Amino acid sequence: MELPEEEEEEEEPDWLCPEPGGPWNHAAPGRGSSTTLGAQCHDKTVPSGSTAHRVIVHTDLDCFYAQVEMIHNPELRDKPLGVQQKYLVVTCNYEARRLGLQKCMSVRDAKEKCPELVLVNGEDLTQYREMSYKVTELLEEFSPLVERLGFDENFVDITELVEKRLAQLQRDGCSKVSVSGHVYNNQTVNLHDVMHIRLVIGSQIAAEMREAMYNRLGLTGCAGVASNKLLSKLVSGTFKPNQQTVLLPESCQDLVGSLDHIRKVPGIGYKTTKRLELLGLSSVRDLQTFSPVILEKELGVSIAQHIQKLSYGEDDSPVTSSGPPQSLSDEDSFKKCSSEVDVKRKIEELLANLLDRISKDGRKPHTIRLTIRKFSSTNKWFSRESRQCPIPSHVIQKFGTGNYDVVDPLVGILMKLFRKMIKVEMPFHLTLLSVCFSNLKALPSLTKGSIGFYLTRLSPPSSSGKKMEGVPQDQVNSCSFV
DNA sequence: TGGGGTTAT
DNA sequence: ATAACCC
Repeated sequence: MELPEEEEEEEEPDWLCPEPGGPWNHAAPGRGSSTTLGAQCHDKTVPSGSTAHRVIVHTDLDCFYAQVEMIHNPELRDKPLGVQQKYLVVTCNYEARRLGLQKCMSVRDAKEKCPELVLVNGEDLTQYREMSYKVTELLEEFSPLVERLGFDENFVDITELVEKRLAQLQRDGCSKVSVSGHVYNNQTVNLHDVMHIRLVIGSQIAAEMREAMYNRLGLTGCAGVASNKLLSKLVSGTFKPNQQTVLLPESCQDLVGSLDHIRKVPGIGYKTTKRLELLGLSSVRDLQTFSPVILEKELGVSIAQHIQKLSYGEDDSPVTSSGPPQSLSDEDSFKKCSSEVDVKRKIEELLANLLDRISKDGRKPHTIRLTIRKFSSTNKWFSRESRQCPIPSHVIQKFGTGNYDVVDPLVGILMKLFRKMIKVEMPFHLTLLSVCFSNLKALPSLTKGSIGFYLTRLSPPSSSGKKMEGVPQDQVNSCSFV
């Protein structure tokens, strides 16, 4: 395996702060830094904590599922490894990529390209999910503002941490500051530019994050540092396995211009790409220079303005802490499911897994949803239908307690939801079932304003192993200190 | 094209 | 409830 350290140590030796007292005081007079198109950081006095001059890190683990599998079974490390879900290889390690494999190849194509490919089944996401949350918890030690994107990516707003270190550097009378990792476009750092200095400090923090991820979790990955989420995400991919890159504002246009198609802009998905192509737009420049008025008429004001800003690299969306998940779901796809008993069996399986997860989560779901996918050869590509309903309160209360009071009523509810979508007396053919718990609420005792909330934070319920038999855990929590 | 997630309408 | 987006 590769070294934990960066493979490249190409920092230039000479970032010395010129003046003691620092050139980067807020009072710094008009620095002649060139204004770049679409720059976020205009030179106005800006209330602190506002959207201007933020420093954002985007982290992106290398082939995450494959890494987790290799940690659990080190024998796999030096072999080409793919993670399989149904007949798809959803990700693979770099050994396998060297032999030509890509993400989301069919098992057939993958085996053809690479007969020695070792495949592990990755349909059960449990270990990936657990490792994923360890990563975001680690990042939360740097700043509480961590936003998850899928299982393997995170945004971290480190603006305040950077400001602290900046202040410390100034107190220290200005030692040297050098960039960690790559600078996009090989752009030269301007020590008289405050934003440059902030981003350089951001690059050091990003390096510390990656170090911590490797030392404590054994995971390698990329990071990108920039002044907003869009840019940090785009720049993190510029040097691919296990490296990091910082974007300085002057190279922003080069970055978005380097995308070969509007589809590559995060936030412009399949559907809007198709609509934009009908307007004759395909490059990022096309979108930048297109008439805003016509675009608004075509896509609606909100989407039009949003994606046109994206095309300039502008993104004022905040990093919002993800916290615990908003929903828990479990799904399974298959070739065919066409009888009601079959549906019931699948639903029971999905539900059992979900109940296991929700009891570990500790919160209680107030809404349940069933989703299906019907087979159809002339499919409008991936259409799903769903029905949801509130969970009756007498069922909700039985949740933390040994699960099986709850499964029968829930299966009943789910089958009713199923019959709302499928006329069971007619033939049907499903290719997917999914059960989702949402509207998750904390235990009554831990809800803000309740007595247990305050008692609990004085002294959290010691989960020291033994549980009180027959006593619902939420009651244990609310009663144990009274 | 898996097995998840989120937000906006 | 669906439709869009993300991985």
